[in-house]
Amino acid sequence: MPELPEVETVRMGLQRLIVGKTIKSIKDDNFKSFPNDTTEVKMFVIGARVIKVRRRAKVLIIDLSTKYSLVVHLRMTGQLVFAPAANRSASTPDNRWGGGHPNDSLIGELPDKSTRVILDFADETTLFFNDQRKFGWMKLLPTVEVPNMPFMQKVGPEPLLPDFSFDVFNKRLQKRKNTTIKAALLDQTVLAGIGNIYADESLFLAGIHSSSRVASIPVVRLRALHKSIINVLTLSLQKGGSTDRNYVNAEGKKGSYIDFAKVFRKEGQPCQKCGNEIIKIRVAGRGTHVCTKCQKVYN
DNA sequence: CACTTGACCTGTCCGC
DNA sequence: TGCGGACAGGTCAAGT
Repeated sequence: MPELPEVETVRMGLQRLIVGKTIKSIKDDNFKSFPNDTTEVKMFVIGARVIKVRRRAKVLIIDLSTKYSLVVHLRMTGQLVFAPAANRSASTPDNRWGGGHPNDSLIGELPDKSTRVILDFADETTLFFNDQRKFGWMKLLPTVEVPNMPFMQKVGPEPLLPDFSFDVFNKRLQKRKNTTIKAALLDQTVLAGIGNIYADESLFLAGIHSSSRVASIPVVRLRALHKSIINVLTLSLQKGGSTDRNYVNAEGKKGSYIDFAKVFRKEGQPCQKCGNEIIKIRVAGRGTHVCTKCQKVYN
């Protein structure tokens, strides 16, 4: 599921691949994936040039020369995949998305049945917005309105920016003091960008059981958690994110962080630190992976 | 207000 | 082999 490192990886790819290109046409599936009015879309998207690709939390913002922005949330199964002109109808799957190891890619011929929106550029390249489960969305908004979206108004700080200090983190955490630490980390108003994978991984590294009540966790452990969040997200970003099921970057390629995960999807396997069996439980309504020996419950 | 649960979807996997 | 049901999880609405 695209979380901060995955969305940031997509952003970097798109920034490199589509900035400066002019949009020739747009096709959408007339579904909730792209609820905008057709006239508005034609007026502010067709003929527009891509100025910049930004990210806030798990949301991508594609700024256009018309002072409108395409705002995209991939939710669970969304993908933004760029297709070079020459490769669009190529027949060799291994190099269609830029070569590399065949297992690097999960993408076949596009568009496919998960394709929701197609952006055709003037140079014959294409950007596909795919979303198997239709939870994701793309919206067209005036660029100045983006910060006024309800989500943007309440979302918490970016954990990889230098101003994400322990004090900032802890102050927001303590507003959720009576819930589990896992629920608090998944709450986007506490901090931006953590989802199920990085919640489990950072709690393991900090030695805190996911079920622990926020208010009962010693400050020294919370400091460790603050550090482990930054470390985990930074490492994952270096590895191009995690491909658990169907995440791919802007070039259709998988990320490799999952190979470095300590607990996520490791149930039944021995903990790399202590050898104890990693178990899967349910916390905050989510599948949760813990080593009960390395992660202490504070209640 | 704090907190929890269910809904939104579809592909995959498991048991029968 | 086919089929029903559980499961996967980001966010929001509705519930306690």
